[in-house]
Amino acid sequence: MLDAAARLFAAKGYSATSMRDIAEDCDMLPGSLYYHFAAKEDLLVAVYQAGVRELRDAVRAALAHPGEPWARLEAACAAHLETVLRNSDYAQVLVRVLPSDVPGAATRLKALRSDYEEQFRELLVALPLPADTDRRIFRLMLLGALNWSRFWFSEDGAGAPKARPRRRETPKSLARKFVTMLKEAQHA
Amino acid sequence: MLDAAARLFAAKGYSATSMRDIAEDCDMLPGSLYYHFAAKEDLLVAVYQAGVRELRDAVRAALAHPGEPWARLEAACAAHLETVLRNSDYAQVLVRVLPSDVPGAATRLKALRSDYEEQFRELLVALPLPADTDRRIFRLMLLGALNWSRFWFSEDGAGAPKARPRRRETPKSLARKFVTMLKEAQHA
DNA sequence: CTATAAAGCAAACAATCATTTGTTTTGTTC
DNA sequence: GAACAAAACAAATGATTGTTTGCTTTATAG
Repeated sequence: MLDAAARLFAAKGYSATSMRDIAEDCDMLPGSLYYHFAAKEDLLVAVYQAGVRELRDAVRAALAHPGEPWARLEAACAAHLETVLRNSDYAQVLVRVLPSDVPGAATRLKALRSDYEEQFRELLVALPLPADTDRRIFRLMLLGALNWSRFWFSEDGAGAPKARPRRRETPKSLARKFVTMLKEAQHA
Repeated sequence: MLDAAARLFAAKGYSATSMRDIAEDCDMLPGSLYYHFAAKEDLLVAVYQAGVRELRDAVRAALAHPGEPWARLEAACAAHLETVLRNSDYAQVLVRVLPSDVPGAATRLKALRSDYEEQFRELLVALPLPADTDRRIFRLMLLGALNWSRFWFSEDGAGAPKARPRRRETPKSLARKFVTMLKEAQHA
């Protein structure tokens, strides 16, 4: 049931997804959902929570082994992308529906979000950046690039059939490119 | 009337904005809107079109004077951010509502979008990047960071009152930081 | 003043929305 | 197998959705 909600929220967004859609997707009647959740908003919060957990766990696992700061950052990005782009409808909801989409739950959603991003904040203080680098902007830039990738990334090259075949991009290769582009700034 | 639609689409998203909301915002009745637009989707397309035009013109103006490639890129980013973050509800719609939100108009919206991004594509070929740099990913990363900034950027520091006062960020200063973080990669 | 078209009003349409209520089924425990 | 709670059904609630229709106002020309 949470699975269905996550799938639909991720695919169509919050307000475009009706309780009927969700109910149909898990072979239930609309009213039955209200036994488990008091309101549509609460359903979303539950999905959000699961998404944060999946994302946090994935990144945490990627950071289990110590290593050079830049390599750790790249591993974290790879885990983030892997989860958002391939594995989890829940994580996609985090990217697709914004706190401001659901005024009634905005506060709760924002808290969950920033809870996750804390992990990146810690990752960045360990990074040997030039003294005048604004780490906050650095983080927001990277997370923006990561999150926005959801809107153009497509696993298989199943686009226009005539398009020149492009090197198949994976979450991992993408993370490497992203981090590389930012990394060498410190060698200047 | 387009103004009202743009404002509401930008603030609440596509499906959360009703034709009644728009009508009320411009002191008209819901039905009256249909004299000008056959459907809600067409209204959105019109707003999208205006958004692309504003954004394209702003960037084009910023690129009027020749200059060093990196400086030009920064100027383009500054113009983009200035438009999205400060000036235009229309441009905000481009960031806020995605083609996939409106299946019936997705194709048209995508075309408009990629029309705009063409400008950045040209800007990037002029950039003296290392030979092995993937310019497409570079572009997508930068645009992702730019677009996502809409979700955390706030002009005035009107957030939590107790928060440590942060240096007031402007679209221009933000563009400089973004580009700087990417620029020095080539000096490695 | 009159013809003509553009623009907006007034009122409804069926469909769909989130949600509520009372009842029935299902599964568990004694 | 009786008692009991969890879970789902069946059916309806009033509100809101995008859209249509016919009529009236407003502005533009001749």
